[in-house]
Amino acid sequence: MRLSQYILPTQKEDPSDAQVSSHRLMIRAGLIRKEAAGMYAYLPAGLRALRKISAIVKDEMDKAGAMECLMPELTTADLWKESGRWDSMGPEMFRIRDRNSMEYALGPTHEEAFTALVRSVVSSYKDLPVNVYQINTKFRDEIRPRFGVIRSKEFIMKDAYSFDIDQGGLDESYQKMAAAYRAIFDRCGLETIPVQADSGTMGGSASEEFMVASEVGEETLLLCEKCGYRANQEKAEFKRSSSEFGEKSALTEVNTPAIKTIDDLAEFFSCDGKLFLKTIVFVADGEPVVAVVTGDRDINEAKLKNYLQATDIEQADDETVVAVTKSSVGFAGPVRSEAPRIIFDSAVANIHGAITGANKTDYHFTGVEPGRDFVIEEEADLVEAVEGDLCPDCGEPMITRKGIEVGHIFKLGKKYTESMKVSVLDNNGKAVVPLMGCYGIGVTRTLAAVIEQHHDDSGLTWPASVAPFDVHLVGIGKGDEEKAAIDEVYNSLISEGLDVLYDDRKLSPGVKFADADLLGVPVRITCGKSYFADGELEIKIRKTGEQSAVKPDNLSKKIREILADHN
RNA sequence: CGGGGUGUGGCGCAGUCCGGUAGCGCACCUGGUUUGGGACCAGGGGGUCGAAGGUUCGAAUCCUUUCGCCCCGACCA
Repeated sequence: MRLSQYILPTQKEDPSDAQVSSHRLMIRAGLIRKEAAGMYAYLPAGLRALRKISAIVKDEMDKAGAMECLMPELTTADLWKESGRWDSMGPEMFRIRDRNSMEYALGPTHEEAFTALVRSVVSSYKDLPVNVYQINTKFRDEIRPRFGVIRSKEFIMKDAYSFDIDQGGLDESYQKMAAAYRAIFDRCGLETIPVQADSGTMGGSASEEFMVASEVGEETLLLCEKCGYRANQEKAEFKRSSSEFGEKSALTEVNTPAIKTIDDLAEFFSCDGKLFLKTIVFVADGEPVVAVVTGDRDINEAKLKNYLQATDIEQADDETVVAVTKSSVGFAGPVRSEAPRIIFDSAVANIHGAITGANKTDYHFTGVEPGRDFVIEEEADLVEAVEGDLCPDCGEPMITRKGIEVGHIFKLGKKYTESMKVSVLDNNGKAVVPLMGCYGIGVTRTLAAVIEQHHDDSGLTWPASVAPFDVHLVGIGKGDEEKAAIDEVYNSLISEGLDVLYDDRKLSPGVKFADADLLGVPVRITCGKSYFADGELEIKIRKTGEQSAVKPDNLSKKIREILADHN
């Protein structure tokens, strides 16, 4: 491509509304433009990089035996009603009506659509296993789109769905995808950390997330450097201490006017937050539930939700809190509680002389004793693991990292095949419900993640595998003759089958170099005075800054070597 | 949705408190001189200040309403 005829609107200054580096650089390098919050247009260079990623994804999926399809973006309400998700998906799903008032959703994910497709084409165990996928746009009415293309209302996802006759088959399909994902991210030049994850609203059993370590990651990961345990904070378990703490004493009611938060209470009683019993009211599937944890910990709602096997959980509003605790917000506690159901974190049983709300406005109890002052009927792991907590496998202290989730694989089991009545005949002629797995990669997000991992102060430093071009040819020539000579170099590179971006603009060299650095194509060839004097081209590796002189004869060979090295 | 911030040529910003009819840098156009790390000179085009309403002789500036966008929290690839 000749840059003089290409749309590559580079910007010298950072856009004011972009915070994270990938977003800033994608705008500055002219890869994307923002249309509205969470909606981006891909310009030619950005689309090239995106297509490179899609091609890698497709290649590895195909190699793993998956079959590419293309599903409609518009999905009928009936489809979602079959699985029950028309109601459970909530406002995240974009819903629209046609002129006849028929209801549709813009596909936020395609379990239902693919399940229905497979249902219509398989009838025997001989037809299984199948793994079908697409690379297509997803629509999600995100609560808060942010970080550019990392979290947007519309994004491109590769979603695959496997169907197997039995658990062994599902395990195999799942392992194939796990291996394919490792290969995909590796080829994209991404270092990912696979972690155990909560399976969330997708349902199902095993689940693994592929995270890209990044400061701007929205996920917190707990990692054990000793044994390799890795989990998303939502899922992360940790070795609970069985040692008891605090000192037994008599139950006493203390006036604590308007002192509600753990911090304020710790100051008021001048003691450790750990000695408090934090009591929070939730509403799970419409029913109020009270959770009690020690004051030094945060409740992990995902764990609570899983324990309750609830489909929806949220903190109760003030009215509900008042109704449940018979006091104003901030004075809830397990002692003499009238709450219908109380779940205790497993650390609560070890506490002595705890302090907790008295279910009476402006009063707390001290000297609270589990067993004596309240009964623990339901106990579970309810709290969030934090840095320094002990690894559940080996007991070493764990560390935390921030990560961007680029891929997620699940074993769904029969969740959809059962609700949508898929059945095939097994080798005994008996109808069985196939087991399903689902496997997603955020393609546009992967692009942003690649940039998060590959940039420096001057701009992008693409891995060759996803770079929009192989070579950035900077021409610095004066008269027509020199320009014609540079054109020749350009043509010869193209004839070698290389993707070349040729900067033929009438601009000063500094501008061209700065743009080349910003766009970050792996190899830069400068054709200027040394070429006209000695017939030598300058070749520079963007990532390392390494520079050398080459004769035109060896040029394409040299370029291919560099590209192979910088994947 | 709650909290915080912001909206002025394509981009980045000043002006707003103390109303007087819009400015700077970059980009763009023309001519000329330049050409290996964001050149220089001269000339030039482009905005009614997010939107609506109000106060006033007069509003980017004051008041009211409203919308967009960004950041922090609950959702997710």
